Amino acid sequence: MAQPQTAITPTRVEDYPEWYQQVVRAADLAETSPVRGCMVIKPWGYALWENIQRSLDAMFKATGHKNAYFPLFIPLSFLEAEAAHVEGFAKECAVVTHHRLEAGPNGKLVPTGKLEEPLVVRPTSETIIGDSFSKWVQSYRDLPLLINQWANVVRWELRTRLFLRTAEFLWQEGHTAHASEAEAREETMRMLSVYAEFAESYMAMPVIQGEKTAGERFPGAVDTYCIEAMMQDRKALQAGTSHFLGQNFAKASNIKFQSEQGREELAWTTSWGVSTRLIGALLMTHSDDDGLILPPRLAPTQIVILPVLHKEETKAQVLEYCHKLVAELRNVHYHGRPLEVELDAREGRGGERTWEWIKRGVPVRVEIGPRDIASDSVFLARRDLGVKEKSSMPRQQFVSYAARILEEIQTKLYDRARDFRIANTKKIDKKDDFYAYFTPKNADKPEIHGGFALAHWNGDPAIEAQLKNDLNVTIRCIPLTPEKAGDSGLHTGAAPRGLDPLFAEATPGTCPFSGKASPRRVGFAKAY
RNA sequence: CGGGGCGUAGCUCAGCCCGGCUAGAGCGCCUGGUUUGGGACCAGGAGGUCGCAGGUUCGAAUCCUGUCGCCCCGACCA
Repeated sequence: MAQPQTAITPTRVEDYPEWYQQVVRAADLAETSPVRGCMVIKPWGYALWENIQRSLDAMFKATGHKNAYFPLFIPLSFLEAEAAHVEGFAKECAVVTHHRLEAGPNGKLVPTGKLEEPLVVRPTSETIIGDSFSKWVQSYRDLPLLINQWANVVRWELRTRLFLRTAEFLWQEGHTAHASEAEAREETMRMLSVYAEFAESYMAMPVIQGEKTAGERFPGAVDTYCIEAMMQDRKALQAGTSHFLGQNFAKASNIKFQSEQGREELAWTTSWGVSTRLIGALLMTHSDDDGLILPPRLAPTQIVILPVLHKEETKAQVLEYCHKLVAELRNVHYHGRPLEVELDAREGRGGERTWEWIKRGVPVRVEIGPRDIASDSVFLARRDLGVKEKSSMPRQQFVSYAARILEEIQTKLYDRARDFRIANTKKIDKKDDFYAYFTPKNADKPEIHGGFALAHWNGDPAIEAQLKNDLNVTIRCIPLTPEKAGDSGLHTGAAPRGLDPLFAEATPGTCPFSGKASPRRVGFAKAY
């Protein structure tokens, strides 16, 4: 069989969306299910999600939040309570109307037992959690109330893509209630910065923190903030959101408290979430034409040991050496945890076994055969380097350097993604230039084009609508300035991070679309 | 929801226009053997209500009608 140039066909350049699907499959992350629009998350993909969960959960706890769990079903009347909220979600709700099945004709089952009030499968939980909050909060002494839940939600999507948009997905939703507007706003920004910190330090994915325009706001929110990342096709992907909900949901759910002065007041609430979409973001940030590339801090397996077991007479010796190495490595700590090491001793699979791990994105592969044992060394391959760039290293040295090598990969992935974003971000001052930037040269089969554009905008929603219509380009966010940005108070970073000064700059100018005055540049891009 | 396409082995598909032996290929899977510092080779084998229902016909994967499902492109969205 002719060996293909790359493990994944087509390549990113040839057909990006198809490449994405192939990587999901080749890395064994997930597959489609018999239920339209829903996915089966396979063990490798779910292990990745568990790592994301564990890291984020620790950050939520460190910022004072507690986990709880609320019902999957939301009474229709709850959802109706907030006008903008209903309107935003009404078109994509799964509704439960019956509670029993009976044998019908032809051996089929038919639903019976109609419910008095239909139940909506949660698309998000503001209203049902608000109902609990209204009972839990009576005094200013009960505030702030800082709750998070890990859950699944359903949004009945018509066009779906694994991880990026599915009818059911896994996520976390934080819900908090506060005594003052200032405190709720501070919480909103803090959690946005927690997301930014997680994206950059764990996912090695640089993000822009910013505020959404009115048109892109969460239904029912006063202000919506987001982190936006650039994928390798130069499109933007919203990776997390944090909402300042004002008193809208407190009003709808009747969350009231008695203040220090004895007055009855409405609470101020926030909500914030990230989902399994992060896995899609991770994939499209780092992966190459040989498959997935995982940042070491989130990789379910950080180092895989691949013994060379071809000769019967050396087999036992090789395996013993490998088991010893695994034990040694598991005593090493990386980023506060023992190394995740896997020994793949499957036989007779030739290079295919190696390629399987390449496609799954394991950061470090170690190959060990009789020759290496003779020199007490290991043969090392890094996923961030070329397939052929392998090198030998004394075993002792490898064991003591292992954590350092992983951190080097972690940093390199971040730097590479950041450099890519910088290279594909452009300040644009003329309408023609803007249109040219976002127009592919080949209209029939559009090539990867565009990127992020920083352009002035006078704040008129009609311009947003026009650009969306003409180019399918939207304002991804109004980037935060250092004064506005929150502080997670957590310092987990692998490298200096923070607001990109290019985006954070907020000097006035002229809107190229209207000719009117603009307070500052905003970030435009095509988006997922 | 509008436009287009496709349902044949676990997967990717050929066969259909022009109806005709027991429905095929590649990959994957199982067994045995040969290999082995890198996606190996040979031999044998298992596996299919041709999406479903009806019709035309001596005979349907193939033609007709209906139906269900999926994919792609638009509109909408984390």
